[in-house]
Amino acid sequence: MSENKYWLFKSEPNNYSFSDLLGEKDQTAEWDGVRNYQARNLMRDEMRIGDHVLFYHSSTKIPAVIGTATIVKEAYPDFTAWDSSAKYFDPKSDPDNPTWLMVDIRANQEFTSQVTLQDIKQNPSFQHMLLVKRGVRLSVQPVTQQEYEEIVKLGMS
DNA sequence: GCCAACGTTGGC
DNA sequence: GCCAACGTTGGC
Repeated sequence: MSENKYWLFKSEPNNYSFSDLLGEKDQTAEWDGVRNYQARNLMRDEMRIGDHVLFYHSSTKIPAVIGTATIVKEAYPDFTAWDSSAKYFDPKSDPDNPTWLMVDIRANQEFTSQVTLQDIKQNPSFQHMLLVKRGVRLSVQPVTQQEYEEIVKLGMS
């Protein structure tokens, strides 16, 4: 039974890093702030408890996958959308019919060696990853089991 | 800081 | 429903 799916989550380490996740209680965090419909639909329709996540640092000197995490709570309303002081406040999200959702993730393992974007681009195994496709900016995106396992192998080598 | 690529908004 | 203008993403 390979029901679990595989994902890549992007985060800007200046904003939220894997270390921040490791520092959380239970090493668990709400993945709030997703304000893109395609990403939301993936969270709502596809992500399930136990799914595997590659944690990727974007918009940083060396963009790289730096660890793994697990989905521990399925999609539920992103209440930060209703907080006018929050960064991703969205006055159009109705509390009775929330526009935006989030999942919770828990840190799994921190890589002993980062798998950089450059590594990924240079490795033919990863040529089909959305991450290296031109113009794909999804902040949460699916990866295949093979891609996931290969990146973990590189990261823990 | 630049800019290509994309998503969203809003006038019509 | 079209599409120009604008904002955002994210690598470089």
